[in-house]
Amino acid sequence: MYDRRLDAIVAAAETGSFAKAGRLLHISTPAVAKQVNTFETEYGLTLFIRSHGGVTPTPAGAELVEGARDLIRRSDEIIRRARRRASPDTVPVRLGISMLRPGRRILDLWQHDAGRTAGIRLELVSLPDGSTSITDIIARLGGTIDVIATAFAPDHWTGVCGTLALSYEPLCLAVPRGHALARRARVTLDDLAGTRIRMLPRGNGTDDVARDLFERAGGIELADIDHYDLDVFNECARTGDLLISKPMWADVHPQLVNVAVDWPEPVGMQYGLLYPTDPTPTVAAFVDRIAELADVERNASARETTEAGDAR
Amino acid sequence: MYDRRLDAIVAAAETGSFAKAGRLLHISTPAVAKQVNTFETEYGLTLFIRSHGGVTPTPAGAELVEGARDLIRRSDEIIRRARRRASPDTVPVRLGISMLRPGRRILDLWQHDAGRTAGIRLELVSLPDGSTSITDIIARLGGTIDVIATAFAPDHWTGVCGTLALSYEPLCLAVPRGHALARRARVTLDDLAGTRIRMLPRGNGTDDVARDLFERAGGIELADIDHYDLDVFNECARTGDLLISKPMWADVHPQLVNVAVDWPEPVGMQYGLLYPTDPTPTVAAFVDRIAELADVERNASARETTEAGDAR
DNA sequence: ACTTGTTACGACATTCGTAACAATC
DNA sequence: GATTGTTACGAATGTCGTAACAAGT
Repeated sequence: MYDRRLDAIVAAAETGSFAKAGRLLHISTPAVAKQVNTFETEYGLTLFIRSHGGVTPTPAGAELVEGARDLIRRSDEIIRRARRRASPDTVPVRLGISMLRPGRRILDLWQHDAGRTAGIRLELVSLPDGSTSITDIIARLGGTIDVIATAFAPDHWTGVCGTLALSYEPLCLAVPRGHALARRARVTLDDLAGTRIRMLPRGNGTDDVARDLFERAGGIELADIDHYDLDVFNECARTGDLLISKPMWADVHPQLVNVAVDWPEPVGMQYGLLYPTDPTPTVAAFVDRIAELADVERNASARETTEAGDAR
Repeated sequence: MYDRRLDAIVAAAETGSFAKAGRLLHISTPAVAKQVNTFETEYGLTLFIRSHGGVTPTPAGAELVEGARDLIRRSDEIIRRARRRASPDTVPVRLGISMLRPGRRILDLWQHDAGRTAGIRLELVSLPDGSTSITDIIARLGGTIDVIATAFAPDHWTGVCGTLALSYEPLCLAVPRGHALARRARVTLDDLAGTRIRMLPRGNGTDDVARDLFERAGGIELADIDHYDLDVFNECARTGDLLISKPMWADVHPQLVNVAVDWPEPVGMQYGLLYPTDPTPTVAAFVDRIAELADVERNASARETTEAGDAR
């Protein structure tokens, strides 16, 4: 709905640097500079004062950034309103998925429904991996993407977006096949002495608990990663480092095998859906239906186990 | 500042047809359809119901068009505000010119000033010929273009934008060189019997007076053109038709020569500047300076004629 | 030494227009 | 028959990323 260059301009103003803005938007520095330059010449404005230490907005730039923020908010709001008015059976629910945010579990549930939930059409939208942008995507939920299939820390998104937990994902370790621990079914914290483990820095959810336990255990070298990414998996396969992982990432990289960890206390995340706080009726219906289907499946498997117990 | 496709969407909603919208925006029909289609799939919306008789907005489409109009207004406003805040010597005044809206007169004046008006930098922006879009451009004056050099009917723009008249342009006729009247210095209405004259339909300014006189004279065939355009000049050169013209268009087409008309009453337009009703200080200063320079020149030429009279 | 902004250049994607087609008024 | 929307395809345009550079912190 709005000029894409505004994203670059706002990011540059917020970070005070074209390079940092580029990293934020996952584009190169020259791309950011070009976008700002073309915008400036097109409207005859000078938005930033450049120096080799970074960029600072001019008065005009600051004014425009303020307006741009408002414009971006309004753009998303307009789409949401239009979407809400559309007849429900013509509007698809767009589920954002990626290698690291797989929708398989949800798609399985939905397929079991076999179209019994009439009038909801599901569309898959590919999501960029690299968690720096996930916050942006969630902030604009309802624009290009309606719901996201992902693992999440339950309390991390309260107030930001709605969450629907479908299954529990205990944290485990992705171990390169060559590693000694790769053949183990499960490991204790003591087994990990002398290894190098890559994980997110503090403040990104439930990984902090794991970090505490690692640090207390001693003998473990921790290496920060700024976000989960396929490159992180590649790096671990190359260097032999271990990586904090989840069961749903078991088949992401053929060179890495998941090994369970005997945590002294439960350490894990939820897998499920993230959806807007004010969802479209259609989206709300979809989320509700998924919740129902998950319940049905849970009950079925529970009944199965009790029946098995009776038979024994 | 906003997604260009919104122009196509709004135009389609207003005209009820992709084809008409294309003509309005001076792009082809498939281009309009593509823009709307990509927008629809990108946001998962159906904005228009297509039929071979035209297109009608869906409820969602109507809602979005309403929001889009607001967004477009705001975009222009944001640019204007940012421009106003910029330090005056960094912001150029962008003068819109084209073959049919030449800036020569203004540029001459400005050059005579020889940079004595400090801190105003003049930039030339090419303007599309074809007057259907001129209204849009004027509506967005202050966005990409600050001032326009053009001929205009004085009362036609009151309330829409500011006007500065620099010279009077009596209407004349552009006659193909092969035509019998081409060798005449001036013609009367009676001379025009049997000719075909192209002109704008009613409601486009002072041409209506000329039309009245032609119709009253009789024996003159009138052919409507929907806007002035280089193609119109080419057409007249090809078909031998006459064309209502102005002295400033004398050299537009080598095949057409301007011949003055003995109008029973004055028929003409003003040449000068169109500028926003709420101009930037820089733009206001520019317009004022141009007015001053024109006055100086007028006085100089007046003094010259009186001196010549004294000498006699 | 590291980071920043700029330029040049090649690869890629997008967008446009023309033409030909099908369906409707 | 005139107008409308759609599709296909070639061309022009725009955008991005890599690399190499220059300059400041």
